[in-house]
Amino acid sequence: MSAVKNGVTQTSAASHAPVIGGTRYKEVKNGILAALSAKEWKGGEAIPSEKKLSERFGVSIGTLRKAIDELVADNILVRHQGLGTFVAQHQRDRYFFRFFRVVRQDGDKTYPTVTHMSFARAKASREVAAALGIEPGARVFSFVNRLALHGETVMIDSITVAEERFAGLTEAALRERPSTLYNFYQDAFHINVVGTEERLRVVTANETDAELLDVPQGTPLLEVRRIAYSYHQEPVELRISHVNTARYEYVGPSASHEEPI
Amino acid sequence: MSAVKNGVTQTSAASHAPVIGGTRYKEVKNGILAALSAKEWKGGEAIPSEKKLSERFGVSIGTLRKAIDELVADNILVRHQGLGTFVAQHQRDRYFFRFFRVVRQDGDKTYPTVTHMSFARAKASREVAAALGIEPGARVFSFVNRLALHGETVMIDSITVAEERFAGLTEAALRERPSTLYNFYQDAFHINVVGTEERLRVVTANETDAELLDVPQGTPLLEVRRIAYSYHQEPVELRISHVNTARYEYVGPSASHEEPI
DNA sequence: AAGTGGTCTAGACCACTAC
DNA sequence: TAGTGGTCTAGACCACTTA
Repeated sequence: MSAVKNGVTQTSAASHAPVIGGTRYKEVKNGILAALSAKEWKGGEAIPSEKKLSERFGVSIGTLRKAIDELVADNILVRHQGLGTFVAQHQRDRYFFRFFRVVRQDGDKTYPTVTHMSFARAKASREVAAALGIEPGARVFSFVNRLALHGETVMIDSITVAEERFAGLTEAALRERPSTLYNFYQDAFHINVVGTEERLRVVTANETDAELLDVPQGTPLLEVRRIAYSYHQEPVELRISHVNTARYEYVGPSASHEEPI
Repeated sequence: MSAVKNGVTQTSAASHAPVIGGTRYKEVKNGILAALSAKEWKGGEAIPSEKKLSERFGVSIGTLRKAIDELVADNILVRHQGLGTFVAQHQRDRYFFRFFRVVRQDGDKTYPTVTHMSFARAKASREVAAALGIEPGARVFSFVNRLALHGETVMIDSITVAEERFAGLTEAALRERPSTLYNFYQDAFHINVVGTEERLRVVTANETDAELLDVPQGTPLLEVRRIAYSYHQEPVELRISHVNTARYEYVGPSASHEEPI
């Protein structure tokens, strides 16, 4: 009896997977992403073992592993042999240089010294609203950081986030954060930055730039416009950086391990 | 008898894999990379079927597939269901925008119109030699392209390659190439560009820049210094681009699918 | 010793492409 | 119809971590 020779009829529905997708492992991947979005597991926490997850989603270990493989490739999960699989967490010594791409022209990488300059509530302009996926006029927080490398002021970051996603953010909390900004987003708001989009162009220093960077007004600077994304491409932060590249430079993409097209 | 309960003792040597690595699938991956470096299969050609390769390397299909999975993730191979697995080939409509990262500020992507400006043989400076991994004083070819987008001149590319890797390169062949430069490298020299490193900074237009880009001398420009790599991180091209970002901009990395650090 | 992820196997069925 | 890659299974053994 039982005509099933091997495994399961792949075309049958996966009753345990909460989110549908073309294939079983995609369903599992989406299911895990959904659980992450629902904050079932937070930054740095371990997710259930492969055995348990394979039972939860009703798939074999191999299929479950393929789903996790992709989430690890996306830097959303981290595996530690013998320990478990964890929600990737931003740390000073981990992931930092994937998002901080300014180095000295001789190649020397160092952590920036951040000075908080200002903090304000404001209403989103049309441009800011489009970048953050919110309504024009919606409330946002804007703050400015000055970054120094090797003791030299190198760049100014102007950062904007939506108030609805960062409810209760205060200048004091920002000033007193113990680690990186993206780590702070995780710990205080359970917002996980997993990707960015950046566009670069040349601009000239305005009055504020000139003062903060200690360069003459009109000095050419590198402008980096970044949108940071959480799961499912949800935009969570707009950041405009002005970089003095007299002795520093920006490290571009490596064009391998890069998305197709 | 035969105490082997399941599969093979993983620790035993893989006698068929020509290159050793920590695990079987890494050995297979290195073996395929070695065959590619030896030009056993050229750009655009199909490699043997998974069945044949698994027999050649003495591993199961699953292990063979894991090796190929990584090579596909590295954009070195391309799979086509029902057809086979192929050596990735640079084409106008494929891979082009992974290496060409300048777009109009409204986001519009278009193919550049390339004008060949000059061609020369020269000796490698210390800096060029270091970038290309050759001896200072070794012979190199240098050529300059002017690129226009939407009918407007936007950037100047100064390209240098080692004569020992591009023996017989002529200005005529360059001018008459039918497709992209990296496709030309593949077809004419069997050199496969699979990755790049880029550093960006702001410069001001020198006399040549000003003339070719039709901007005043001293205009701030974006400088992109790229080293292009073939298999095994072999540097094969140095390219210095000067970009007028008045109406265009540079698309940075996306910081997902990116190598760790 | 128990539990976790890491590697590997052997084979089934599906989807697609070419002839 | 034959051949290819794509998905999935069920389970073994290895390596690592914690206790």
